[in-house]
Amino acid sequence: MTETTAKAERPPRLSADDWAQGALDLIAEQGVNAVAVEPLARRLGVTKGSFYWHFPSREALLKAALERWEQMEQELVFGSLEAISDPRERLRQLFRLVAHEVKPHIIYSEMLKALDHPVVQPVMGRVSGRRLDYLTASFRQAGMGRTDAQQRARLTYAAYVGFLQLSLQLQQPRLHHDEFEAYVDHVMATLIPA
Amino acid sequence: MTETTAKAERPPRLSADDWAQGALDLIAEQGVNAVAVEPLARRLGVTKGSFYWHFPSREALLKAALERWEQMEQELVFGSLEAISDPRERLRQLFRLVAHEVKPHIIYSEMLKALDHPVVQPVMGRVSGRRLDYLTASFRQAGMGRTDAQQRARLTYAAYVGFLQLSLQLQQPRLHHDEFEAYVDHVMATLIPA
DNA sequence: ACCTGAACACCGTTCAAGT
DNA sequence: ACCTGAACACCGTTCAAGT
Repeated sequence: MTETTAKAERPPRLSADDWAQGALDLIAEQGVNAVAVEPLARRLGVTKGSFYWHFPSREALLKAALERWEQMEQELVFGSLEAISDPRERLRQLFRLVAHEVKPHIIYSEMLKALDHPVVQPVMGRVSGRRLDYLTASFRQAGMGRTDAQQRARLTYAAYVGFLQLSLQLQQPRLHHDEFEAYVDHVMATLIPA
Repeated sequence: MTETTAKAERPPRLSADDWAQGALDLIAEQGVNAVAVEPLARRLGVTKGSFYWHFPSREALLKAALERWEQMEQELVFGSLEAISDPRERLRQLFRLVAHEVKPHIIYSEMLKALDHPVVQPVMGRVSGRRLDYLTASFRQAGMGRTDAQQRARLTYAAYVGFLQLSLQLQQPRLHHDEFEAYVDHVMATLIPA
């Protein structure tokens, strides 16, 4: 009677995806280095030995988790900005979106803090490369020459990454709301071509 | 006969400074996370047990090593730029110096990659805070208003940190010499007031 | 004053055995 | 197909004992 064809009261058996999502949750909460097999197993209610049925190593788990994130983040960029046709307006909208959405930056910030890890680096390289290309194309469409657009894209993306880094470094004197808005305006005025 | 008052043929006994310098060397060579008590002890030719006579923990060793670096790096900034009186010329010189000196960025880059570590964060906060203040003062002296100077300093330092980050992330398509020079020119033209 | 050597805890990894 | 439990290696930490 405990066994029906309907999948109802199975014991909590886990899939590789469950482990990957658990790792991603841990990254968002406590950073990349908090992803450890034994604590994660405890959290999921199994013993650490069972982990090795799903993944060959901790590195492989991290890789799966980060690639899961990479896919999600790529879908986000697709949907949100393609609607705006005017290139300079699209850039302004991009700056505002980046400035005011918090959640998408959490995992990215955690990865910034853990760039030491060999699994993190290539994922970041791919994501940042794509974003740089998108920025370069946008500056071109806004009327800049090829070289100028490339350099401006690099400077702009460096400003973005650097701002996140500074926020991580100087946790005390974080900008207050009005100062932050003024800073975003300053950045837009300085970096978006007239 | 083996014991003279002259300090000649002692066995290689170590001081706390020796351990701190060894840790700093390891950071420059292999990153913050490579600082481990047992490997460092092997490298220094002693057993790991002896480490705990000098430091209470691995964290304390890291702290000592990073504060050693912080002091050195502060002396560097002092000496190199105070001679130039024209503020805009001093800014240009600062950009060029930062762009062309390699060594001082090595430890800084390793710390960027390990910002996850609680010992790294406050050191980075102090160093970056000082540099931000210096930049703000320079932009003020170059004629900008208080708020503008602060924001421009933040943007400029973010561009610096972000450029280092990008170099760490995209290790493949590093800029070639001429491209890099052109990029530095672009950054100076965009960020230094006319 | 500085070091050794043995001990313990914690986590990554392996694997035979269970369901 | 997924999990347990015991084992081993590696590193952080402690400490009694050596010089």
